[in-house]
Amino acid sequence: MFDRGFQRHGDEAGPVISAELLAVVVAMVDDEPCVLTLGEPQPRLPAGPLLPGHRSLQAATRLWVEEQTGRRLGYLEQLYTFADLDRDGGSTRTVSISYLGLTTPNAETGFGDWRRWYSLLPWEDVRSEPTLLTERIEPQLREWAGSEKSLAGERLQRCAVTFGLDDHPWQPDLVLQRYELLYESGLVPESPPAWRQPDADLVPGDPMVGDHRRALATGLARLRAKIGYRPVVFELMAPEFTLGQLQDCVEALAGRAVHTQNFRRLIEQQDLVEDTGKVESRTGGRPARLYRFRREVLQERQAAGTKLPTGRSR
Amino acid sequence: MFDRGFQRHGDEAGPVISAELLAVVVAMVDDEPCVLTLGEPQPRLPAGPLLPGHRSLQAATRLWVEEQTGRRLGYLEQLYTFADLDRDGGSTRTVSISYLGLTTPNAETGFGDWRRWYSLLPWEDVRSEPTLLTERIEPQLREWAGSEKSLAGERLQRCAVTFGLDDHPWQPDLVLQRYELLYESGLVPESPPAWRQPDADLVPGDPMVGDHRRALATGLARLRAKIGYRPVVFELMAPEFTLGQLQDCVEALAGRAVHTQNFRRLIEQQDLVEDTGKVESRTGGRPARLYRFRREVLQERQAAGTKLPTGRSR
DNA sequence: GCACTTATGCTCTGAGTTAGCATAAGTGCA
DNA sequence: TGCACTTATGCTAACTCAGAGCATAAGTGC
Repeated sequence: MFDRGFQRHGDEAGPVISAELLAVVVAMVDDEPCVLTLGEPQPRLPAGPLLPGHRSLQAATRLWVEEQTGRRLGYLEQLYTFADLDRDGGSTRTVSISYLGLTTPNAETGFGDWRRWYSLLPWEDVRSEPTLLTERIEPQLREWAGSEKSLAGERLQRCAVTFGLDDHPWQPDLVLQRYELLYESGLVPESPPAWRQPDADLVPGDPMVGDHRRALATGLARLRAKIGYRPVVFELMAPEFTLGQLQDCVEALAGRAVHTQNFRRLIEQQDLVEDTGKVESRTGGRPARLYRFRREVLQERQAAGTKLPTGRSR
Repeated sequence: MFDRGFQRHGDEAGPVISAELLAVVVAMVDDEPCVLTLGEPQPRLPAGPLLPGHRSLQAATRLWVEEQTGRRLGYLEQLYTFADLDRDGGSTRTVSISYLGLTTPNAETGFGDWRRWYSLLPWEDVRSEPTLLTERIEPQLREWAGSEKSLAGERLQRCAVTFGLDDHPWQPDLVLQRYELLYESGLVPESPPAWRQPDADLVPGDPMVGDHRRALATGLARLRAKIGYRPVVFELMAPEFTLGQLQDCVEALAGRAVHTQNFRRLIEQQDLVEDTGKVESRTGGRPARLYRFRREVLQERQAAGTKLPTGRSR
């Protein structure tokens, strides 16, 4: 046991620590979910230290994102707070407080790059045949699981549950668990070299600075879970949209297809949207009605928001 | 706008800040949900600064709770991170990272007080007729809402949604929103004096140090939400229990009654528990079977855990 | 005019919930 | 001993909702 110093509550002035705000900012660009990143070749998330003048953690996050990318955020929610020991060897320690922000990309003024989620976490996209999963990841996970006899059963079950192997269903919101499993099994570049399998064929997907890809996974997980019970998708949509566009957005976020007719029914019966009377005819087929999000629902119900179907066929 | 100093990511050594861990530790004592508190007369939650030697935020929280209360925690999950400007006027700033812990109170060795949730947040208990709500809180909220003509509609709707007035349903997990509404309307002792209504009759419930009651509300909200989709109730139960005890626990947590037969069916059909073969006959009625939580389910399914009924009649 | 695409309406079916009815098996007391 | 009362447990009718499929509408491109 290390020395805890036997400090008690009261002497709140602890040792020197710095707090960093980290933003996972999401928008749909060309019908693909993207994250706002900075830097080449290793992308990183917008981030900055908490300064004495900042009014609140949330305000600080907004300011840093604005300063670094020129974009003003709308929706913003706290994700998670990390404090990794390994980050800096020195005596100061960094606590990272991560946030999830949702916007529309239309502001042409900003800088920073919109990177596609699925170029960063490719295995999360199962809208088409997930050959990446079945052909490259699954065999390697099984090998990793079996490589340690005493843990094999446990590991195998964990892989099966998180990646939907064998008879387990694919669960879209286990994004973080999947990333961590890949990390632990040495299949991503961020994994500690010691954990790497001897003949490992690293899983594709661009790594990010530090543990930013983990923060991204946390954000994606939260977003996928949340679209199921709160009307947050609309934060990513233009003011007016067709139900087809909305469905495309949900499918892109969830990384999975949904049954069109059921999707429409669910959206309509919940009074989440209202008809604008206009139609959009550039659809390539029958023109679609244009709808608008009924912002009032945010006040009307604190919960029981957007229920979204989980089925898979179109 | 204040001076942001135009620091960019990279110079991570921000200004002096201290990080504090705050623990909301819950256990069932005499069939009532309780929180572990310290100090008299104003109770506070166990807390302590993050020190350089701490391995992780979670480990630090465990250590502080152990040191201050002599109790070892089992289940522990992060709740939320706050940074209130008003806390200390000086140049250092405190970031509070709160955790929710679940235990059983059996260890007689510890110190600290188990305080009943509902002595701290009495309006949250609607198992019996909620006269506190209907007779004292509701009228005052309506008055507050009406006191500002231009905001009356909005405020009234907010009150109705969060407290289940008019035709809105009571939503057990809006604990935090209810506390914040009471805070903003000047009905709790913690409210800024300026917000207090001229003839306010403060709502009963023991206040705590600083914003600890807010952290408690956050914990209760999380717990209420989580028992609905993850098997966390069992962390609060003795190793063996009857379904009646389990139901009592759930009802006490949710602050609301559930339909007994449906509850039993739900628990059983999900394979969450296994029969021990023993019976408990001190029930005052027909003896009940003793069950044990099947810990394996924690591995078997990452989600789709304990579904609990939401109905209200017994 | 025809093939193709997307939009939209409607229905069948099965699963899961809510709410009761009914019975079992103890305890406490007249 | 028997009755009132309590808690435990089994079972089912009514209802709600999600999943899946059938069918039609109304555009575009050739």
